[in-house]
Amino acid sequence: MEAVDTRQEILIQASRLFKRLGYRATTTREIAKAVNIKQPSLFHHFASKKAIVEEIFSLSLKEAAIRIEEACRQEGPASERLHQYLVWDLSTLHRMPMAMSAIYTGDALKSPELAELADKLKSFYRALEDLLEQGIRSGEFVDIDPQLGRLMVASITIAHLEYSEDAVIDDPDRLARDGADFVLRAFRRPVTGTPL
Amino acid sequence: MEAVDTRQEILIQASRLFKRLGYRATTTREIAKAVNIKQPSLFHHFASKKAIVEEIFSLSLKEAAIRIEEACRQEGPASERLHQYLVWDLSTLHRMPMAMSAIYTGDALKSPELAELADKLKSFYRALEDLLEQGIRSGEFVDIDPQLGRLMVASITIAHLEYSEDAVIDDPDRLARDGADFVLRAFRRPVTGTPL
DNA sequence: GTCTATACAGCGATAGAC
DNA sequence: GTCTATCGCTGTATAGAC
Repeated sequence: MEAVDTRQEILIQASRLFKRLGYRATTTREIAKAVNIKQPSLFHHFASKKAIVEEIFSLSLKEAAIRIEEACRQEGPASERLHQYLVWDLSTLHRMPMAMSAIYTGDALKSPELAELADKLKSFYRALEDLLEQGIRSGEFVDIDPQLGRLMVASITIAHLEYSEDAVIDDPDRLARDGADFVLRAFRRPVTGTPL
Repeated sequence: MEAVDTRQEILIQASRLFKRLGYRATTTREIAKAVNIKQPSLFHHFASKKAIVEEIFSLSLKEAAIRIEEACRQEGPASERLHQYLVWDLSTLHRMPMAMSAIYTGDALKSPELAELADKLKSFYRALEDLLEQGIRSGEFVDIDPQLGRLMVASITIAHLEYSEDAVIDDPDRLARDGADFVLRAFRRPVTGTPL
């Protein structure tokens, strides 16, 4: 098969390798081989290996950062806003051709040279913690450290991504709804009279 | 401060670097620097970089593999057996001096040279999926693909580990119980008459 | 836009003195 | 048990032909 768009193909193959091996451990030779070109040809499309991971990151987080901050500012129950956001986030990510979990799961964001990306993710996480705190204060959610809660949401999201990247998904919207339901069940304070 | 046991200190510092940078990306020079010795001195304590990660892995999984298989074979509700296992697992991991999340989170297990370790983890995961399936069949748990469920449990466990590795924990047992409760809420089928 | 050839920095691991 | 010195290899990136 012929790659109609070498640049796009580089992003797809690189993301899969970053997911499997980590960012620093993935070599430009391996990326080039997966794209079916020679290693120096990569540098015609991207200035550096770093530029590749920066573009993947931007694709996955740019719109998500706007949406999570909207969810923070809106009215209504925090649980519904969180659920709505998660459904959008998961169904969007399920449809992307790159292995998006590579960004959040791997070593890329911890590398000193990519500190700028890590800062952007941190402000995304701050908004998520804010939303969780709203739900805790209103009594909708169990009493949990928002920082731990944020780690939970992020890790469950990534687990869902990994699942959809490896399996064949016939209904990404249904999978997204199931994932959002799973998170909400875990966070919602049980309504029964008996505690625990 | 003097390292009373250089070998132990190598394991601790290496695990933290593996967590931050990934296995393949962490250099023996970085490990040595963190331990306050020179790089070639590492090879007096371990035959290779690979031998270091193998020992960390073994410490974290050897007993866990036995316990999860016991949990599979025991009698009683699957939800209680899963809860009991998770409390033991989390409280044990919270007390370990190494950054155990490094093993499950990073690139180490995907490296071809460490395929043997990956196989051991896979059989651990199979037991976990088995336990989840028992709970699904008995109606205790929501109807979820056991493979996805296993990914969820693993990722929530890792999120807990990451939290405890970065924060100061005064009550590891309480944190472990809260973590196990979180997982069980997510999996347990809601008992109320109204669905969702 | 892709190739061959190559520069040069950094890697894991070894040798041998102390 | 730790050191200095160094080997052989592999990494990113560049130069220049086609």
